[in-house]
Amino acid sequence: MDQQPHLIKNQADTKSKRVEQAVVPGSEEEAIEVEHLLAEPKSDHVSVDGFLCFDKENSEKHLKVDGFGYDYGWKINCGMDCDIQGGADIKFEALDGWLDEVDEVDDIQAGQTLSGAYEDFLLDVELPEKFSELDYGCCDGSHIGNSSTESHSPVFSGSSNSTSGISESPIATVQESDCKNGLPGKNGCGYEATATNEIHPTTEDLQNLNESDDDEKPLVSLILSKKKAKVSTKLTKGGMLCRQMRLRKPTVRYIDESSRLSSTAPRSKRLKVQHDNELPEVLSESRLLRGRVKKVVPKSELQSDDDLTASDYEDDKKKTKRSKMSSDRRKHQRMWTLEEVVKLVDGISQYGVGKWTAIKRLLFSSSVYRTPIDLRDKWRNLVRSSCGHKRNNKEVERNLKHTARPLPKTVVRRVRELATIYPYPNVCSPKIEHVTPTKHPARAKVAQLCPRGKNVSRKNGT
DNA sequence: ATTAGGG
DNA sequence: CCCTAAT
Repeated sequence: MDQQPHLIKNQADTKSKRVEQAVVPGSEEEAIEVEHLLAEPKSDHVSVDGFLCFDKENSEKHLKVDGFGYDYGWKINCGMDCDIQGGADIKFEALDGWLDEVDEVDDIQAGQTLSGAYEDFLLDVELPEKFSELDYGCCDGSHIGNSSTESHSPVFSGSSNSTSGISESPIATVQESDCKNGLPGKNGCGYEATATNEIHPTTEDLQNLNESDDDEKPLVSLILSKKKAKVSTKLTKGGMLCRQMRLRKPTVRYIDESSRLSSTAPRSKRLKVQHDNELPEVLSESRLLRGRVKKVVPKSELQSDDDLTASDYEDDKKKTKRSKMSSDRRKHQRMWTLEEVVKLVDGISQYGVGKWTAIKRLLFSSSVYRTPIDLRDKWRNLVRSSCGHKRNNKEVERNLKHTARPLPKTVVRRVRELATIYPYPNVCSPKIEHVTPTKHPARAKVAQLCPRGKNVSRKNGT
């Protein structure tokens, strides 16, 4: 089989999928960034951004989808990054292609939406609170998706035909039969990959997929079809998952948002329409979704606040003190873990300062509450602190120590370096030793990744 | 929609 | 962390 990565792009004409980028066969982990699984306008697909990661070594598949926590059998990923728009069933045809080929197709579970489904089965997963950071290592930094476009599609106008409005069925059943039997993709689509092989569908493949699907969509193995979806629980080595179906029980954030939105005028294009039901609205931008509700938070809507909060805060856990968060500002103070910081620094070193969204999407897509601006803020603070005190202010350190992160020197060093390279305006630049304004080794490296650096020559007062 | 800047 | 202005 050929070993070339296939880049699948914008198969918009194909019905319902649009895969922006596929990545490298041959690497230990293959990851495929599925930029946009476009929703079929007529149908009930949802537009999703996410990553499909396939760890060949461990035969683990991760589907990291912003806004959803999907479990494809091996690990559950709660990349609740919230980019859901509209919502409904999920139909990962494109993904199926890949996933199917890899052994245990049978075990692949239908994913569940965090936001809850809509008409038929309202699948709602309450994420375990233990979701610290299930390692998305395979995704992180392994590859870079040029996700410059964000053409989220407004999905799901509720025109689905089979809308029975089974809004009460707690559990949906996945049509496993489909995945097994009706897998045309296996041969017909030319997928030849196995668990250990590279999987690189071509555009043609996708199209084939499409067409097959067009009629009877046999190859859609894990469609959260509105009809039935069986959801079984499968544990994986790495990820424990506890899935609990509930009837449409959005997380706090969701609730917040929905309530807010419901009460106030829809401020955006989303909120398409859900259905006659209440349909928890899902916002797309993390900012919004993060539930940074400006002012009013109708508490009345907050049902099981506890549960939701718990799951919502996922790895937050103890770090967040919600007791005091009733304060006007800073509703959620979320401590930055060292890992996060490292990741951030890493990302910055890769993409450069200012590419916050990129970094967020690529490295923090699983951290719900880290918005691009948060990253920026954090960076700013990092730079400040890094340049401010090096190691002299023991007092300060001590002070912070018992309550905060020590922040290893290595990290600080990196921060300083980066800060030198990318002087953050308005922040005291760390001792700029002899920084060569034009060419800098590290900078050059970044340059290719991040062609335009507006950050540096920003304040060019002539 | 993103980012910078300021609070 | 939040908000706003600028782009």
